[in-house]
Amino acid sequence: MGIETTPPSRTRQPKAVRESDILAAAYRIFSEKGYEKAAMSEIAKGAGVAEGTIYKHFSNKQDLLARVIAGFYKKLIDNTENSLIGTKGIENQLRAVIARHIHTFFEDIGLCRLLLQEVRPLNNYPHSEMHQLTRRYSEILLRVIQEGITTKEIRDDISPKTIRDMIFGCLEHAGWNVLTTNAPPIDRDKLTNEIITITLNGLAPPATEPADFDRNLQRLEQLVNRLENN
Amino acid sequence: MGIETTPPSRTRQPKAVRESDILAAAYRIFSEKGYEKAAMSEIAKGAGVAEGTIYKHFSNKQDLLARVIAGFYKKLIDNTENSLIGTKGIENQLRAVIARHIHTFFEDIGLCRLLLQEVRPLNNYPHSEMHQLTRRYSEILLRVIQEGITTKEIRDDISPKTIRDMIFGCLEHAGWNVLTTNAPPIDRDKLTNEIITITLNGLAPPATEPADFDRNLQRLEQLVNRLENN
Amino acid sequence: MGIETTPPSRTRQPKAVRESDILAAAYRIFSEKGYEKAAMSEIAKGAGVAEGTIYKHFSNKQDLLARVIAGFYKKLIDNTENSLIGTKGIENQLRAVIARHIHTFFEDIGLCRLLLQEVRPLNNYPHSEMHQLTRRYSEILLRVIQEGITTKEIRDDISPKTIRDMIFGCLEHAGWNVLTTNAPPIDRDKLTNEIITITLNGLAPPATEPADFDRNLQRLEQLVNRLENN
Amino acid sequence: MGIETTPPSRTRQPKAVRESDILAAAYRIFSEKGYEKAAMSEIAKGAGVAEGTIYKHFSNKQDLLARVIAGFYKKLIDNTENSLIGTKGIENQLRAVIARHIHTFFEDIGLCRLLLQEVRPLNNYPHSEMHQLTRRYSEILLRVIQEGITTKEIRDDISPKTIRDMIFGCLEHAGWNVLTTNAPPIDRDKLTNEIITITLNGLAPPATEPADFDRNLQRLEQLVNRLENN
DNA sequence: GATGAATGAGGTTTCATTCAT
DNA sequence: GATGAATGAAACCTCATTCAT
Repeated sequence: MGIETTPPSRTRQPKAVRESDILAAAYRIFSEKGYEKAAMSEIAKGAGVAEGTIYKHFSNKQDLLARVIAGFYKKLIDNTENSLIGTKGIENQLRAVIARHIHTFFEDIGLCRLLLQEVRPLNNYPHSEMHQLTRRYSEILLRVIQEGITTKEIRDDISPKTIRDMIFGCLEHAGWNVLTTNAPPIDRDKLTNEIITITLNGLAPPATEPADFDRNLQRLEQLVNRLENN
Repeated sequence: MGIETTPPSRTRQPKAVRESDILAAAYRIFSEKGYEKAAMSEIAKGAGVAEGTIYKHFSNKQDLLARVIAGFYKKLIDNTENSLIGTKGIENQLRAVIARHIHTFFEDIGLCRLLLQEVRPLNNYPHSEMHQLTRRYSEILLRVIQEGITTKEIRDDISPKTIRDMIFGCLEHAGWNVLTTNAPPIDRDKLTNEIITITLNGLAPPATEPADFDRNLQRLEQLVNRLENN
Repeated sequence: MGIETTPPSRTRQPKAVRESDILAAAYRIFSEKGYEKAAMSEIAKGAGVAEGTIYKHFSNKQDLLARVIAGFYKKLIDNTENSLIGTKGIENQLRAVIARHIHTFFEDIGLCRLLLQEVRPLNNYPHSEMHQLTRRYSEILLRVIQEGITTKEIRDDISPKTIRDMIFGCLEHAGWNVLTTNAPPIDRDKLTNEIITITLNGLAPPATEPADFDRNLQRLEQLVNRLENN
Repeated sequence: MGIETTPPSRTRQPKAVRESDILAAAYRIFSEKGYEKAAMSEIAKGAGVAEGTIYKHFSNKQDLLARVIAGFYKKLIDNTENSLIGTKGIENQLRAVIARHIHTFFEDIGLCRLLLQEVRPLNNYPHSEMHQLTRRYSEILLRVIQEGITTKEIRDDISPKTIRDMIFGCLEHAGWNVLTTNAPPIDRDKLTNEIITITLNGLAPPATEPADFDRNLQRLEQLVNRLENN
């Protein structure tokens, strides 16, 4: 264990390389252990770097955490926005956002835990960037919802924020269950469909199938017309 | 100099009293500071007890945390189950569970944070009791949902767990927003109503305009009347 | 080296004993190395105590230093004030203060260095006690001087503070020379006498040559004798 | 992105220029922070030079300190010796030395603190040059004093070193008071005069005016002569 | 049973110095 | 000659846990 791929000492790397080595190691250790239990010494070892070196690139442990998470968020935001390009219709758009979120969550479970555990409590701190990123991500879904309201695909008597909380909250919760129980891995497509169904149609059983109802109604209308024309 | 007139009390309390003093102090300190930053010494002082005494009652810090949370969960479960006694109909039952959850969350914000931060990550550990309690709480809502399916108040093509995740997840997410941003305090009734509306009816605007249906129905009635008059 | 007089571990000592052990070790290490270069770990080892134990008694390194120095000052003040009890006349009083100062300085050279190096620069800090002690010591000499002015033993056209600075300053400077050069050890009595002579009489050579005066007086006597014999 | 148009200057300066840049920065940082808390990196930045470059010119941190202080001493010695050129009479010479000392002290308070704090304790180290400079400065005053003894302006029964210690010591002490308390700034002329008065005339109130005594004595002599001539 | 003094490993961070570039 | 990235030892301090009293 602890294979040193590069000669261990005193190689001068370009700044970007070193930094991403450290970020990668920090990402891994933070994900595994959480913020408090992650030791800078371990991160250093993981990055194949002396402890002091970390402090040449990041001003302290919190800064390192912030940078790790910022990187994660940027990727998530980019991916989600890309998924939405050219996607039309509320259902397709929701599907895009949800699918991307699920994908990321299970790709980066550890980091998501970190986000929930450490970053939010940190929010008193110079969170300018952190907070902005959280908001930017959250606003992607809000925008989709608001557009849906404008196009009348979504009713307008529900606060968009509640809708957003419901979707993201469900995903988070479902994610946690997988994280913490040894439940069977999620069927991502099924989850996505169910969320969309609930969100758009609700749980009340389609009393009479609207389709049938409409067809019957049409037949009735035709009947009425024929009778009237008599 | 510095004569201590009484050797520092050493009152021997019944075991239960001591333990609940400690639990109360631990609950408070954990809530305020989080697990890692809460010091056993501070908890001891808060309980009016020597540091060593804690270890007579709890095997270590994690055990103390587990017991604190177990107490919280028990209260939550009891309260929720009581709220459901005599409550009929899916909507009323959902309302009861949601209202109780919101109430507890904002009563015990600190502890909820603890739950999200510390307990879930702990889950590798001897969580037998912890996990059982989580499940027991979660199953209350599951039972309500399943009963709704049985009574056909809820459609049967959606996994009850997704429904549960959606409701709890939404509440958690909304709660976090309050915790971490300085958003305005939640309007609890509004939130409850919106969740129930989305959950039961969905976001899609009611498919057929009742106005049309009514008009057609009126025409139908007039037609039948005319035929009968013939 | 490093004789452990008491069994090294886990003996429970009365609070005062432990504290004075630590103070003694701190006194020694601080004296030898100065504040910055003294390591808490070394002090701990010197006191036969774990590092953490120090922090049960002293809140941090600066506090420990302050307590060491306060102890030193208290002893110095007590001794000096005792030396003055029953001492009459400006010369005797100066001699008492100076002798006591010299004695202390050479008994506690290391600590005096500490005083000069570390405490004074620290003076921004919660120096309430430290500063009060410095002032209290300094005021002993000031009081002697002012009394001398009242009794007209000392001229009143010189600021008492300058006189004080001159005496203490000289002692400090002389002390430093011994500390830092390998000059021969000071003849304490000679130094005391010289300071008193300069202070009281100044350096200007006695204006009239006593020899001349005496000769003239003898001639006067002989003359008178001769006249009388006439 | 982030193209650096010019590789970071790397101007090759004549050796003397580089060195004096570094010395100037070191002088400033050392004065402000003291030896231990001054960081080589900060000095490097202050000098507009890479950290490594300092080590091309100075073998290590202590050497750099020594060179800074040597520069200061040289200036002080030169200035003081210049002040003495053409100055006649013990009082004027003392005044020159004292005034120059006071001036320097308050011009370079930070560095004087450094001297007292760091250099003297360093004395185990290769102090050859440092020590010689201290001695050379100190000997200026010693020479003035010895000349005063030769010209009988100063009594010969007091060790010149004690006199020197008294003068420099007083100045140091007075300086410290200003540094460490928030005493009002010193009236330099008054201080100078008081030191000279004490030093030359002492504190004993001028009992009988020697002038009167001498006049009386002369009258006596004239009387005796007249009698003898009879 | 209760105490709290004592432990000591481990945490983050700093910084003089080196050496590949 | 100059650079500055990299080092790694060492600093102060915290705190869960133990155990003599």
